[in-house]
Amino acid sequence: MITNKNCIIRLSRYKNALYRLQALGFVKVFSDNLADAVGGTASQVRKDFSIFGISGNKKGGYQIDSLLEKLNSILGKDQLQKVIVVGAGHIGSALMRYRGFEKEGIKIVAGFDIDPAKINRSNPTPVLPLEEIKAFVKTNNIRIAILAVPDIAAQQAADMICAAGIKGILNFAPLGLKGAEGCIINNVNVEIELENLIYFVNVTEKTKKA
Amino acid sequence: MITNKNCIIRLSRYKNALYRLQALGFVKVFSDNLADAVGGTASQVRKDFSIFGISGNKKGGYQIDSLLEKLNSILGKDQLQKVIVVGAGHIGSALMRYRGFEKEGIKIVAGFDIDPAKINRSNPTPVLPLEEIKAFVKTNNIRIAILAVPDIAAQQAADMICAAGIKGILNFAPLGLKGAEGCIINNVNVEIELENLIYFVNVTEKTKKA
DNA sequence: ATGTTATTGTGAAAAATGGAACAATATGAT
DNA sequence: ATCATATTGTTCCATTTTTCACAATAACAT
Ligand SMILES: NC(=O)c1ccc[n+]([C@@H]2O[C@H](COP(=O)([O-])OP(=O)(O)OC[C@H]3O[C@@H](n4cnc5c(N)ncnc54)[C@H](O)[C@@H]3O)[C@@H](O)[C@H]2O)c1
Ligand SMILES: NC(=O)c1ccc[n+]([C@@H]2O[C@H](COP(=O)([O-])OP(=O)(O)OC[C@H]3O[C@@H](n4cnc5c(N)ncnc54)[C@H](O)[C@@H]3O)[C@@H](O)[C@H]2O)c1
Repeated sequence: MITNKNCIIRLSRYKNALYRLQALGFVKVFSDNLADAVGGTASQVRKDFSIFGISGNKKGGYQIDSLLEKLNSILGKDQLQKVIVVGAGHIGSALMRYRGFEKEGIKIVAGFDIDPAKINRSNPTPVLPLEEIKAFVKTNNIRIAILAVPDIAAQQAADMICAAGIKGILNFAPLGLKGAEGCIINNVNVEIELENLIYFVNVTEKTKKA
Repeated sequence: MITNKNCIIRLSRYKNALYRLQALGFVKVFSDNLADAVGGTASQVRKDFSIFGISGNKKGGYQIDSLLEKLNSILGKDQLQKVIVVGAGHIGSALMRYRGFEKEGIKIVAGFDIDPAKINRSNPTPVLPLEEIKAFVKTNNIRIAILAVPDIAAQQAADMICAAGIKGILNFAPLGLKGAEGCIINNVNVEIELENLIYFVNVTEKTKKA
């Protein structure tokens, strides 16, 4: 089984680049075009494809549409992915209003919040009370949740979400959460990303001076 | 030079865990405490420290306050980091209102937008017209920018930011940008993070069934 | 038809990363 | 004072990831 997160991220990048190339009228692509597009090497593109049994044509490169089909299938994009948001505050509601997920076949179908003032059943994306989450997840067969509650509530909310049957959490709170057995947690940690960027800017600055 | 992004991210995690431990009244810590706290191995904690010449005491572990000092210095947290936001839309203004950066010594000092309607000089964090960005960056010695403009404008905005003298960009647009020489670009790509999560949820589900 | 060329697919080499093991040693117990 | 113990720092080893290199071969040119 493939456990290499970076490899899967590269597949997503290839897919995105392919859509752009397709929009530009291209119908086939070579490994080094893709490498350029995503900032990698041609070898790695071919190796990545080879891992998943994707093959192209000697001297002919890859047919973009069939390649996209295969990547989309690997990435689970052959069906609409329904996602919920837990915590309808600043970040949560920005995400619920964001239209960019649609083109990716991802749909935020509801938000949940502990604060009665945030409840709104008539929104395009309704915001529902926490108590309904378990039933909603079951009825609508939801597997993925975005967690956007205050830091202090994050672990507790994660436990609750896991108990409701969610299988994957994208966590925006800047702390590590323990997921229940069988629930995967990925983190989007803007603080750490900034810190990281600052570090690398600092070191390149220092080494340039030296 | 250290080029391992994961290693630096771990340093950030150690630092965050140390603050939590400190708040709980601990004054020293062992490598395996930290390993537990961030979900790694004790070996790796010690190795990470060793890379940066951080040493503890045989049988005595590490003094939390001095350890924090060293980590903070490595991570550039011994001085306030001033950051600007380019694109004061949904994400951009959520970030500008977000108070979580302060405790990390990161301050968003201004936003910039192309839309005159977004300009507001009397905000706690002012939003200024694009034309002023170059002068602002120079005067205030800004090195880091968060990029939150629409996808279509992202590359152009990145070029402009680089030209203005910015050294590091945290890009929220879901596409790869080419940075000018001497400007580092890191990406926060929520779509790809979700896709990734969906992939891993799918494969673990499949392998469990088999 | 034949030869030339461009590009893939992959096996082998290299580099990077992570983990285990253990000698060195400071601390605390007897 | 001596010993036992716990923990670091670092070396060595295993694994993972990336890159290299090239044989295989499909497309194209002559
Ligand atoms: N706002 C940002 O720009 C930003 C940036 C980076 C990280 N974050 C992180 O994202 C998280 C959310 O930040 P925010 O600014 O949106 O906060 P917020 O306070 O605006 O929103 C949090 C929402 O969660 C709800 N909530 C609280 N406890 C809950 C629970 N147990 N279950 C369900 N809902 C609950 C609150 O009612 C509120 O609506 C925080 O962890 C924050 O650190 C935010
Ligand atoms: N909103 C979300 O939840 C979300 C989630 C993931 C990714 N993103 C990405 O973040 C980026 C911003 O999204 P958003 O929802 O905040 O968009 P938005 O349309 O709300 O805001 C974009 C802002 O950028 C300004 N702008 C446009 N061109 C500019 C330029 N050249 N220079 C400076 N400012 C300019 C616009 O005036 C607007 O205020 C997009 O790339 C989007 O794909 C957003």
